[in-house]
Amino acid sequence: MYAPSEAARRSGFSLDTLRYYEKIGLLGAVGRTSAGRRVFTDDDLGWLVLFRCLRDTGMPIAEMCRYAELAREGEHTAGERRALLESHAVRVEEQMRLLQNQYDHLREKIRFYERLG
Amino acid sequence: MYAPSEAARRSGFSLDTLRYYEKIGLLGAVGRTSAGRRVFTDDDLGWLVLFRCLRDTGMPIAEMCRYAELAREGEHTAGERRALLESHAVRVEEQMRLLQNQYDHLREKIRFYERLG
DNA sequence: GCTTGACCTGGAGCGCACTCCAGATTGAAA
DNA sequence: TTTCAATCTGGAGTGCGCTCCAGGTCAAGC
Repeated sequence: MYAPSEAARRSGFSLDTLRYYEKIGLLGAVGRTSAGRRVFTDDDLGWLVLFRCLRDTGMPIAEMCRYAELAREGEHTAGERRALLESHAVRVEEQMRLLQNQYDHLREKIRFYERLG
Repeated sequence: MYAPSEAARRSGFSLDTLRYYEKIGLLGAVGRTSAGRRVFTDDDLGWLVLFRCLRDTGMPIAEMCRYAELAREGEHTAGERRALLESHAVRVEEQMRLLQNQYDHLREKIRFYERLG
């Protein structure tokens, strides 16, 4: 059980982002205290860690929503979820190759300045 | 000498983006035909290739503008330009590490689905 | 009892990087 | 000569992913 600030700290998302993710239905209904304050479970945290991973690798929010929705639909969507992650992973691989390539060009450019003096 | 569409094709930027880059002063004044159509030189193309590299590695446009401005100021800004690229390269390295890490997590998650059947 | 700080809601606003549009012009092909 | 694709300008609009705000509630420490 984590207070909002703790969930934010552990997930790396801001409080506003956590509220936003709940509002758009990315995070399922988060528990509340009797006073209406959010209480995040370990399960919620698990989702947040996954979202952190997917966001950091460039998945759009709409696609994360799709994934979360599938998961809520039950076990029978496991194949589809796996396919979704798999095709994302392929895109990430391309992204890594591009990044490495352009990084190399950047280093080349820097060497040009180094040779200048 | 390249027509706009050719410059777009070679740089990977859209026509609108090329116009936009000129408008905000990222690209210095691009030449025109007597009828007012843009003519891109090899030098322009060189800049576009650099911008492609910097954008692909996540540099914000404002920073590219800064770099371009320095270059226009002359030789004496070479040190500052180099420092700018160098600190960008460091950020890119961090970005690559993060991406690799999260990619590994993603692969782990996919393996979970694979074990499921 | 009072203050303080964390949290609540609904909704508006923002920064970035384009992207699209209207209305006009041009130049090469049929 | 007509037509049509490429291009021009200025300016408005878009999509994404948050981020901020006002006005209010609540719990704990002094």
